[in-house]
Amino acid sequence: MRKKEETGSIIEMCPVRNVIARFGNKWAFLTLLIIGEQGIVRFNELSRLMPDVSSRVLSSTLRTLEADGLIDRKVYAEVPPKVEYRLTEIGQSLLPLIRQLTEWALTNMKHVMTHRQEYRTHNNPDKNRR
Amino acid sequence: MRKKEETGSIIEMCPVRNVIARFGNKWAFLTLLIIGEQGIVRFNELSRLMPDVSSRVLSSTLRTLEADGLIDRKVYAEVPPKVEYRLTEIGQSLLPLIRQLTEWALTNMKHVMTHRQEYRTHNNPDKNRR
DNA sequence: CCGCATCCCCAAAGATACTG
DNA sequence: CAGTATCTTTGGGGATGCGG
Repeated sequence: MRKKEETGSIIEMCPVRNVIARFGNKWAFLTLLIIGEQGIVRFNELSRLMPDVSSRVLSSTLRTLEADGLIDRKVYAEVPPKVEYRLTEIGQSLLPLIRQLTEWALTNMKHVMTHRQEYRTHNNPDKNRR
Repeated sequence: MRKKEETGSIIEMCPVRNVIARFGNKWAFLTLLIIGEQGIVRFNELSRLMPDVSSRVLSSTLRTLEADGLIDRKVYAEVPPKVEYRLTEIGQSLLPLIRQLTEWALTNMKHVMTHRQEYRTHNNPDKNRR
């Protein structure tokens, strides 16, 4: 993972790509962060904490994170049903990095927003509109 | 950004969400990382370093990063055309974090992959297949 | 009532071809 | 060389429904 060597591609030998790609998942980071903050969370609790994520997407995000071994899912055979989510050890180890990212965002957010705005106005807004 | 307070939602007051969402962009991190490693890169160089990204997607990723002020795009009025990409200062400030993420990935990748595999076999593969 | 699953839509990713 | 134009595919996201 140094420079371009051998094949000319950093990527193919780089399993990192897979993990990074996993966080291409729009809500993965935020989900991990929130579970990390809360310690133990239930599904609807999470859902309330992340209002702009539909339960369907939240569910699939959680499933992916569980599959990757980053979170633990504990189901209680009760009525009404109860499912708890918490970070695994490996998930915990990722938490500091996410926190740093969050801090970076807090620090640089304004600048990014401003720059984005300028960029919009300098270039044709019609082409760069969302 | 502590626990659930006031509104019950961490997010609405959390600009972090916006930045994170920006990196929901599948290739943003890797692109930043590679540009950071290389220092100054030209488009096709990047394209060669990231073979599984189409030029269309690469182009739009670069544009987004430029709009956010994370990379600088320098165009030379030459024939053949020449465009150079490099990190801005704010982009540089993000680089250490991405490197840490990369290291984390290198360390934990195998475990994640293994866990993912087990998860697949334990649950119905037909339902969890990509 | 909780934790999803199913249906459907749309934006973003991907492949391919083609220009200034 | 550095992209854009065009078309197809994938997956995020809302609405709704359903089993436990």
